[in-house]
Amino acid sequence: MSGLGSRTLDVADRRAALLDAAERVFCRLGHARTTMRELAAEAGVTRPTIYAYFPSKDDVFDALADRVRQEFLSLQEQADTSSPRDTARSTLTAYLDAYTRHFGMLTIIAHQALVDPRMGRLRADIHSRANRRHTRFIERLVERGLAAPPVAPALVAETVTGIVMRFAEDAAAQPDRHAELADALVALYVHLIDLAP
Amino acid sequence: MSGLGSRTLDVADRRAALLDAAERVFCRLGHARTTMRELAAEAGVTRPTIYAYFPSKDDVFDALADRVRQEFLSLQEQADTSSPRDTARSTLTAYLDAYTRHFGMLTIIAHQALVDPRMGRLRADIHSRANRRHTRFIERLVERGLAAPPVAPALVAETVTGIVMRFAEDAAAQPDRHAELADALVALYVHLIDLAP
Amino acid sequence: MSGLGSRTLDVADRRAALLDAAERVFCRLGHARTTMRELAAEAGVTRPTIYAYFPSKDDVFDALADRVRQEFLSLQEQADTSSPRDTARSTLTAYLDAYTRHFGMLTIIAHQALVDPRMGRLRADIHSRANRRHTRFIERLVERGLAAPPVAPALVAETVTGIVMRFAEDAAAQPDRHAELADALVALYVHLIDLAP
Amino acid sequence: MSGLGSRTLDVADRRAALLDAAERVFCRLGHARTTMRELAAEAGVTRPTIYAYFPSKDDVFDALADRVRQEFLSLQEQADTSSPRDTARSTLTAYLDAYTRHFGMLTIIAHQALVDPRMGRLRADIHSRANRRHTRFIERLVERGLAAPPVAPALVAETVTGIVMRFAEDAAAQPDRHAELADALVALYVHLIDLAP
DNA sequence: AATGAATGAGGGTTCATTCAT
DNA sequence: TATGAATGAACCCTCATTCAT
Repeated sequence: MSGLGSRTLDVADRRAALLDAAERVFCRLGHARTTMRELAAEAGVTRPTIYAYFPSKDDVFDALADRVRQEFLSLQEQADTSSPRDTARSTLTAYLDAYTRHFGMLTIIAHQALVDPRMGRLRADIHSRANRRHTRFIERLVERGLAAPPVAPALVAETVTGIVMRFAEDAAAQPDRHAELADALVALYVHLIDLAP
Repeated sequence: MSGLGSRTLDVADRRAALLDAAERVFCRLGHARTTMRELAAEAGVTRPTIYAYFPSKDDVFDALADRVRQEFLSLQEQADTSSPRDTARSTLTAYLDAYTRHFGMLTIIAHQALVDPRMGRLRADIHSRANRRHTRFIERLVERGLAAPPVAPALVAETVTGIVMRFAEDAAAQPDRHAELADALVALYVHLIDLAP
Repeated sequence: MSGLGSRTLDVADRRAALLDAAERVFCRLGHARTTMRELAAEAGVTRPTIYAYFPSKDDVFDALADRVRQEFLSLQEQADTSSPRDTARSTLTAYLDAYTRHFGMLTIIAHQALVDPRMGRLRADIHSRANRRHTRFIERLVERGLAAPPVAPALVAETVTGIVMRFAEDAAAQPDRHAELADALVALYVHLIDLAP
Repeated sequence: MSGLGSRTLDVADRRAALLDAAERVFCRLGHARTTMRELAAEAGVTRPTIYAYFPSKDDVFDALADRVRQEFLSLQEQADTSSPRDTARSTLTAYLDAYTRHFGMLTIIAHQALVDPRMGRLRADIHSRANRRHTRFIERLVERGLAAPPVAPALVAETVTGIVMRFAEDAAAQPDRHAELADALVALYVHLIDLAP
């Protein structure tokens, strides 16, 4: 009746709608407490219907995890077209957004990494990609004499990820502080790498 | 046969041994996949024996979580007796150690926080305590004109927690990098708050 | 294969069939020894199927108890349309039938009453309803000068219930004596209340 | 320390004290919910101690059931030394007392009879003994022309048992009505067998 | 004689998954 | 394609019972 919505949705759209519902449930209940029954209820379909789109519960989660991977992957693509300060701001804000939006999924992925090596690799992948992006950016600034980080750029990059994640936790819990946190993030970053004015 | 070890262990010690085994299993399998069967096997006892020490699986986990809380709580107690630099080093190293040692548990706690408000509060508690400790330390340095952080000390303190957690993840996976990471941690911190030499 | 019978049974019928099977098992094994496994086997289904119809074992028993309540409740409805003697005969026979048919359940309900106040209330309810019915009947006879019970009608009514229960025990064990016992029951009753011929 | 009481109790007394405690627990919790733990707690001993006196939980219950049997058996012994009316009164009162005092145990025995033939036999035994006693008494009265029951003495005897049990239920729940019920019991009995004045 | 500690067996319940329709 | 109904596997937990002391 209601279900995945009108009959005008094609297969891909229904799959996406199913995943949206699934992400809500997974983030509300965690990985283990999420049941196919709840997934179906949230999506407005019956349980077997889900199996028409995904072979198993784990495959639903994998698809969800893959959506997260794609999104973080896309963050890497953006070019550094403007001033160092502006690039830093837009990049950091983008990461803060992404981490905030997917805070729940990342928490679950971290937990599943304890038991599922694939999730461990996904986690490492997300981190190392962000790492590489930040590292390269800092290295280029250093080459041009515009920055002087206190330790190796790779390590600085890692700390940036750490700060972003920490702030994302706050931003996820208190959405109204998002702007403030983004500003602080940039200020800290600039200070940290000793970015020339 | 062996059980919880020799018969010389008293009740408190057996409880502790049980918790040690439990922490290993929880961190290896995650929260949901940890079964009482596995817990018992790791501790070298049979399942019902565990119930002689803990009323339920959840109580085992709660006790584990409480151990973590206690340990982080004790980090707050240490006084600042030496130079700012040495105090910073010892404090940060202590936190890095704690986060590294309990990395698995913290991951699980974060996941359980999605569904169990008590775990959410524990998580917030650990963070805010560390936060307060760092904040107070920085504020005192600022008062004495020894530091000039780029943003409010409270926000700096939060980033420190973020960095520590990020480094702890690496240190947990690669124990040999622990010293290197501790050094980098201090350097970054000193640089971040603009600590006077 | 067979399951609850043919696929033509609708949900209500299957529920009823499940309850029939459950009553057989409960009366054969008593409350505690009745297992979901046995319940399922008797009904020709697997264990989880039962949970599709009832939330728990206790709910199965409650539903069973409720069926008993309904049946005893319906006994109260019958009007006194014929002669006192015939009314007495039909009423007593109906109660003897009901008590005989549900002898096992009543035994279990009495036992559960020790621990479950709801069963205690059910038991009292069944008794007091029968009590009221008998009491009213006798009182009307007394008013019309047709009966002269040796003690208060309410107490006589209680004894009638006692006799019926006692005879029901025999009738349950020896079905061939049912008619004989019904006759004796009426004779005793008539004698007891000194019913005018 | 406290346990079964002072050290002056000999084995038989301890056994009796254990049984007293056991009867309280069985009647409070029913047969299945009674655990050895609860039995031990009520008796003020530890679980294994019970096994020094009884081989198993079932043996505890059997011993309890046997005590009940003995008590009902002793009711049969009393001679009819006084007038029919007084004999009837004392006999019925004795049965009412016994049924009232052991109401819980009789309820449990009836329940266990569903699954344990020995309990079925015990129950039948108690009933048939009482039956025989009443039957013989009535038969003797009939022989002497002092009574004229409406049906066979054996059937009247059965109804007497039924009435007693029914009244015992009330007396167990409302001890203050005991005397009233005993009086009614005698009146009904006298009326029922048409006892000559 | 009595106990603290431990165990084997079994019960209720849940859940991902699969049919027949 | 979608569903109502059913299932096998597994989990948490409890309990009567037995050692070693």
